[in-house]
Amino acid sequence: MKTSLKPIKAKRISDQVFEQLRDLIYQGELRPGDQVLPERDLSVALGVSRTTVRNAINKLVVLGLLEHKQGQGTFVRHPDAKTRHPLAVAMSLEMEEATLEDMLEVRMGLECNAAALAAARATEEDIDRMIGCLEAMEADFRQKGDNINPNVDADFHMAVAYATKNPVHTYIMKNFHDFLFVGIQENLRMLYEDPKNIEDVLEQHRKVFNAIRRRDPEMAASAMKLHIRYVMLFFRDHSRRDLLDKIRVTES
Amino acid sequence: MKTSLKPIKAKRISDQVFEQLRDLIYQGELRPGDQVLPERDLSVALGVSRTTVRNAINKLVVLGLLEHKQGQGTFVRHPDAKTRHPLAVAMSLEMEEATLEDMLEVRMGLECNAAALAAARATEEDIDRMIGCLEAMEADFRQKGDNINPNVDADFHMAVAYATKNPVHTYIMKNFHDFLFVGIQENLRMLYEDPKNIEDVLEQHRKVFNAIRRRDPEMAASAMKLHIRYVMLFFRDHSRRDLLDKIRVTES
DNA sequence: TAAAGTTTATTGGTAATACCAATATAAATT
DNA sequence: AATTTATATTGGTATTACCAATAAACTTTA
Repeated sequence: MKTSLKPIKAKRISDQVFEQLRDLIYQGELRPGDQVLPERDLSVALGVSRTTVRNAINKLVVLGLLEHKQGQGTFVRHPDAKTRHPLAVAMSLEMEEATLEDMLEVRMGLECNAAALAAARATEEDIDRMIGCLEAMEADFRQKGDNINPNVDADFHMAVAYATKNPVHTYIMKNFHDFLFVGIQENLRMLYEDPKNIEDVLEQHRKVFNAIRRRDPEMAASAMKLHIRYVMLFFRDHSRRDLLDKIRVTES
Repeated sequence: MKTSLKPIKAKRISDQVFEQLRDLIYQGELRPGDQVLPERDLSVALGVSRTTVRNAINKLVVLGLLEHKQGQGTFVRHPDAKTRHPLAVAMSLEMEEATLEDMLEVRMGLECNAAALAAARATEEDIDRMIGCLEAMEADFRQKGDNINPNVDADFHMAVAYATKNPVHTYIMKNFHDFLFVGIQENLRMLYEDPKNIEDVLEQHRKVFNAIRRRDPEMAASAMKLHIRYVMLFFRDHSRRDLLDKIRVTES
C-alpha cells in the first residue's frame, strides 16, 4: 500500500495571530466599532511578542478589517467607514491612469449582471430596502430641490447588490465601495446640481427597481445599462480633469 | 482677504517608506523578480529602524507587490507568480460560503462586458495574441487528446482583458487572477477529461474571438455569455463539494 | 576528483526593552 | 465652572539580541 507524505510547512507565528483575530471578526465576536485588546494586552494574552502582534494587526489593517488610532486603540472597521478602505487606496494609486469612464465601464459589467440576478432572486425584504432607498432619494430631492446627497445613489446600488444573493458580488461591492463609488461622488454632485438630472436618475432607478420587482432579469439589466450609460455620457459632456485623482490618497 | 488653513497631518514614517518602495516598483526601477535591499541595508539607507522598514515591507507583501523568502531575501513579486496573491487569499477566506457558481456569475458580468469592449478596441496585436492562445489550446488538444492545460483557458480570457484597454478591468483580472481563475482550474481539469468538452470550449472561444475580430460587440458579449454559461452548467451537472475550498489557503 | 557532510554567512522572523507621539482622562488652578 | 496642567493609555519607532530558514563556502571521504 502506498502512502503519500506531504511536506510540513511551519506557519509564521504572526500569521497564526492574524488568523485568530480575523476569525474573531468573521465569527462576529468582534463587531464593527469594537475595540480590539490593546497590543500589549494581546501579546500577553497570546503569549507572543508585541512585535508579532503588531505584524498581525498591520495585516488586518491593510486588508481593511481593523483600523489603528494612536492614543485611542485598535478598532474593528465599519464596512461603511468614512475612512477610505486601504485596498481602495492601494488600487486607486496603482491605476493612476484610469479614468472615471474606465470605472463606470467595469461597473457596467458588474451591475447589469447584478440587476439581472437581483430580478431573479430579490426577497420581499430586498424589495423593501430598494423602496426605502428610492424614497430617501425622492425625499432628499423634494426637500432640497438640487444638490442631493450622492450617497443615496450608492445605497440603491448596494441594495441591488445584496439582492443578488451572490457573496462574491456583495464582497466586491462592499469592500471596493470606496473605489467604485467614492471616485464618482464628486462628479455626481455636479450631476445633481441640475434638478432635471436628478429627475432623470430617479426615473432610471425606478425603471431598474420596477424590472426587479416584476422579476424581469433582461429588463432589469437593460434598465441598469441605460442608467450607467446616462451617467457615463454626462461625464463625457462635462469632463473635467479626472477626479479619480481625488481618491488618490496622501494619507491612510 | 480670506485664507483657509488646512490641518497638517503627519505621515507615519513607515508609510513614507512604503510609498518610496511602492513607487520604485511602479516606476520600474524594481522589476518583478528583483531583490529588494535586505532589511538591514534598507534601514541604514533610509535612516530609519529595521522595525519601520519591516512594517512597510509587510504592507507591500499583503498588497501582493513583494514577497518574503526567509534566508533568501525580499523580492518583487511576479504578477503571474505561482504563489497565491495575498489579496486573493484574503478574499477567498472571507467568502468561504461562496460557490464556484457565484464566482462564475461575477465573471459573467465582468467578461461579457469585456468581450464587448474588446470587440470595439482590440488592436492587431491583441488579435494576434488571442490567435496565439487559441492555437496553443488547439495544439495542446491535438497533442494530448484530453486533459489539456487549463491555463490556456485563462490565457485567452486575459488576452481579451488586455484588449479592453480598460486599466480597471485589467487590474482586476491580473491581481485577482488567483481568485477568479485558480478556483475553477481543478474543475476545468474535470471538464477537459472528455475531448468532446474541449472541442466545445474551443468552439466557444473561437466564436468569442471571431466576434471580436469582426468588431461586433454584441456578438462578442453574447458568445462570451454562452461560453461562461456552458461552463456553469457543466459544473452544475458535475457538482462535487465546492472546490473553492481548494483555494482557501493554509499558507501564505 | 566528485560527492557528501559540515560550517559559516546571509536574510527574514520573533522577542524584549526603551522611548516617542497622539489622544483621552484626571487633577489642579484660576 | 472653565481653563490649564499633569498623568495615563495606546499606537509608533528604535535598538539590540537571538532564532530559524536557506544558501554558499569549506572540509572530509570515497
